[in-house]
Amino acid sequence: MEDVNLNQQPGEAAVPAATPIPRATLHDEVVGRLRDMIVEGALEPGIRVPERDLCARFGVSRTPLREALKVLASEGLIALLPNRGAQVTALTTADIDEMFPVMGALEALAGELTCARITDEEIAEIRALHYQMVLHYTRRELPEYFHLNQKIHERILEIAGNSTLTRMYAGLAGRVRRARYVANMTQSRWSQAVEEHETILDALAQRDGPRLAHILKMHLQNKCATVKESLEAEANAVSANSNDQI
Amino acid sequence: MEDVNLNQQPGEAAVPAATPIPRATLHDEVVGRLRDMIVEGALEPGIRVPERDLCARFGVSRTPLREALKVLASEGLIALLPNRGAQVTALTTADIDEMFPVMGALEALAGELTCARITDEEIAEIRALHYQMVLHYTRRELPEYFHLNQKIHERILEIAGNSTLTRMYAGLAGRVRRARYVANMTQSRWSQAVEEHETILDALAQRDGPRLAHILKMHLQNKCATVKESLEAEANAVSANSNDQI
DNA sequence: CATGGTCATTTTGAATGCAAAACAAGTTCA
DNA sequence: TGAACTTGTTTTGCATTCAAAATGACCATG
Repeated sequence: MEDVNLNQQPGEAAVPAATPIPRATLHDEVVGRLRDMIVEGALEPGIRVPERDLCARFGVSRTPLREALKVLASEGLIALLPNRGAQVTALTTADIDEMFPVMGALEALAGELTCARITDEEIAEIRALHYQMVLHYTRRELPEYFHLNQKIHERILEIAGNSTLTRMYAGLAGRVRRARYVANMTQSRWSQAVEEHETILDALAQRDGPRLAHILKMHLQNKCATVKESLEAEANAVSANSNDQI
Repeated sequence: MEDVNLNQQPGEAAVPAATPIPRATLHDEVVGRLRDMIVEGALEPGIRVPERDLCARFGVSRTPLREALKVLASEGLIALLPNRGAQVTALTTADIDEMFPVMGALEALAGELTCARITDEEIAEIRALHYQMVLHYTRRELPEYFHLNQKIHERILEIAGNSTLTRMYAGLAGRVRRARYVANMTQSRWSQAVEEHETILDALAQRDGPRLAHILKMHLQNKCATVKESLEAEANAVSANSNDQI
């Protein structure tokens, strides 16, 4: 595991503008990096990771690291067992069953708000994203498809213009992304998803808020089923001792 | 301001079971107490409160206090300005306009879920709470009314049986509570709220999920309007320099 | 009188140090 | 053999310490 010294300032100008600007404080930076590591699965759920190890990895002392752990715990990404350190929370199918309906309700609201505010230009923009996504679908390029898919949902949230809504949704989506990272879709699920996206675009273009809300809610329900199927398939394939967790 | 030493353990058994069990760790305890202080308005929004002061108040060192600040910041209750300390976030009418629709969407979902699961006994329980609340309404006992009102909403969330949903709702409700604390209702708003609660109870008893969802969404919209009215009235009454904040 | 600048003080951000709790390995005893 | 106890080590929770940034007072300059 490569060491990454956060308070590096040797090159200074050598840092390309592309790298996400190191946040003002160390603990903020650590929160971001740890969150990424967790989402990307670099840290196994349920396994104890001593603070010292993480400190060494990030090149910071325990103080900012511990602050970061507290924040991530309040977000639900990790669990803090008193006197026993932190561990990444395992995402069970029960958790998925809880989270997707909430995301569905949030996206439904976003759909309604967005229909009331969206401009013609924004509709055109989403249409472009949509057909780009469809292209990736016809080419069976799953990662690219996922990326565009996510971008469309993000854009709808964004246009809704409710930052509280966006923040809450992002919190859930971040946790779920870990599951969706490993998820594989069946062909029928995939084509179903694309069909639903057609109707999403249509409802958006017609600015039919209630219809879009309903479609999104259903769409999230289907996503939930897809993720769970894939999760269970994986669990069965891997072994019997794996306990529906990722 | 009275000092409250958190790591007290002189009496041990002397602590009555009524006091909320001191949490395992100091920082957890501090998070809880600070949150309460903020919600109850003991800390003015926008005013800088040095860490040392808070430490002295709680009788802890800066380490657990700072950890608590980070957590509350991630919840949105306070803002952390780098190198400039923390301050309670002011709740603007714009924030209220953002939060209530989200709470509405969450409660609507809770309503649907609850209708699908609620037992006869639980309906009876909520009915009891409801009529107790109505009693306080007829007696014009606002604080007691508020308490029962809140309890009914909490109970619906709880029966929905989705802990993620409950947690997200609680996060928003906590922030809004600060506003509702100071909010006064007009008579017409109050009677409207009670009427709406009648329909809530009715939809629950009939287990009509979609109807309950719709009612709750509307109910929250009206609550939003009520809070804003009261907030604006207050702002006008107090002075012109107050900037829609509490 | 206002504006800008220097320096002491305060306050924050992060590192280090210390005590208590958990852990692990060996040891005793049934 | 195996369960319970002991002891040394590790790890966590918190306090303290140190350095950098911000604040504020004072002074100089236009």
